[in-house]
Amino acid sequence: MGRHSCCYKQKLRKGLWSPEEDEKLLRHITKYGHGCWSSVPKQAGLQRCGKSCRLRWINYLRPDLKRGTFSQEEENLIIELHAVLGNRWSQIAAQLPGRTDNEIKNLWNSCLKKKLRQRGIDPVTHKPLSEVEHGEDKSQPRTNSKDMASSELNINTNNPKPGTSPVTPRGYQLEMEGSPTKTVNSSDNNGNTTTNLMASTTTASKGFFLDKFSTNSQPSDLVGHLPVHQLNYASNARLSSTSNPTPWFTQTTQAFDINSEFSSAAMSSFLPPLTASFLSASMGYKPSVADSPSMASFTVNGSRYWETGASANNNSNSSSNSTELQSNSSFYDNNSSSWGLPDCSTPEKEAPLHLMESQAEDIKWSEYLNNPLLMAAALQNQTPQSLYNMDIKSETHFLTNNSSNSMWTHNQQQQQQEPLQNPNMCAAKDIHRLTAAYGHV
DNA sequence: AAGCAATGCAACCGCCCTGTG
DNA sequence: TCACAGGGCGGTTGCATTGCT
Repeated sequence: MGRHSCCYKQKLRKGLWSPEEDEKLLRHITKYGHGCWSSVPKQAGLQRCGKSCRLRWINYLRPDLKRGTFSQEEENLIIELHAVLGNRWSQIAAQLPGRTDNEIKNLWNSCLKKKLRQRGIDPVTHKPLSEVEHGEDKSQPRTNSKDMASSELNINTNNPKPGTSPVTPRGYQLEMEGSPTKTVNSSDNNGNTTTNLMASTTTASKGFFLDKFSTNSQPSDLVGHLPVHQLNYASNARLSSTSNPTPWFTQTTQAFDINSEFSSAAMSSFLPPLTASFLSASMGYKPSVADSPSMASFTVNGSRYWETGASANNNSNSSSNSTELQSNSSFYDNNSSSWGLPDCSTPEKEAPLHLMESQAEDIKWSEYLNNPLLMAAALQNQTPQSLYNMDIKSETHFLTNNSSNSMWTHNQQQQQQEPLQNPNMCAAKDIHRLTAAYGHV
């Protein structure tokens, strides 16, 4: 346990990646996929450990990354998800397509925590600071990430009776197979009523909840209050790779460019149900009158949150369909699971051509400047100016203008079988699915 | 302009989980 | 069943940049 064997090897480079290294890694993964990461450095000619390559790919080189600052909607979503999930950054990142857990983690630590404190909200408990300062929350130090996550999940700390389960997030009522449950309503100091899950054992319910919240459970697992599937419409790679292995290029869903399709416009079109209003409806948030008439607010355990814009009420596409919900879930699970080969022994397998095409768009513009090879590749498709624009303009651009280059198709065969539809339509379709799914709540 | 502090972010570290032999 | 290796995650670190004095 602990450090990987590769990390003990000497002569491995550490620190910042050079453009040359980036290019090597990019070329290799584009051509062969990553396969097993430990073999990537060797095959790619890099003096790095596999973990370092993986990290570099996931956090920087991966083509479906969204660049730029976080939108207000994204920030709100992160705050809301953090209230539910705690520091489980990967799961939070799964709800923000194109964003990495590292990015979100950094944003949280550097920015969002301060913002919450400025609003008088404790970023750890998401309760009012005054309540936390005078309350008992300080007596529960967080020891590690697991405990942290679980303590975060224990949203309503006013009822932490020994032997009872952690409170379900936002008072969800869960039903556990083989573990009788009942719900207990309780009120916090602000009169907000939450529904607590009473389970036979603490550990069982905790584990149960964590599992339910992080895996692809069937709709019937939940008694209609916790839209796990919806929260997990993007994948948790770890879970996907284990509980639902995703073969390389075997996804059956349509191509979907996260970077472009989950643009700010797209986000605003389908995320609202997941933000305050969505959570309010499905997760027990209690809307309250905002101090500012231009802002919608919601209350979590007495903490008031604000969201900007009028995005909260646009959930008109509520043609519910539970089967759509399932397919939707698997769609996202599959979609972002892996860009590599499952088997590192077959590096000869060629990656789809459009991987090469699209990769150029997602590389930082500065890298083009620094890298003649990338520049040359990019120029085959786009002018530098257009590339630059794509990087800095509102990503809504992709929704309307980009029909080929931004596609990162996982399933080439699928494309051939299902000819492609306009990828924008694919995105619209899936966004519609999501909207419908949320509307179902 | 120089020095310092604050901030942001990329990368590393250490641990846990899972699959495999 | 156990040990091991690899993948993944969250926490932390360190460097580069930015802002202020």
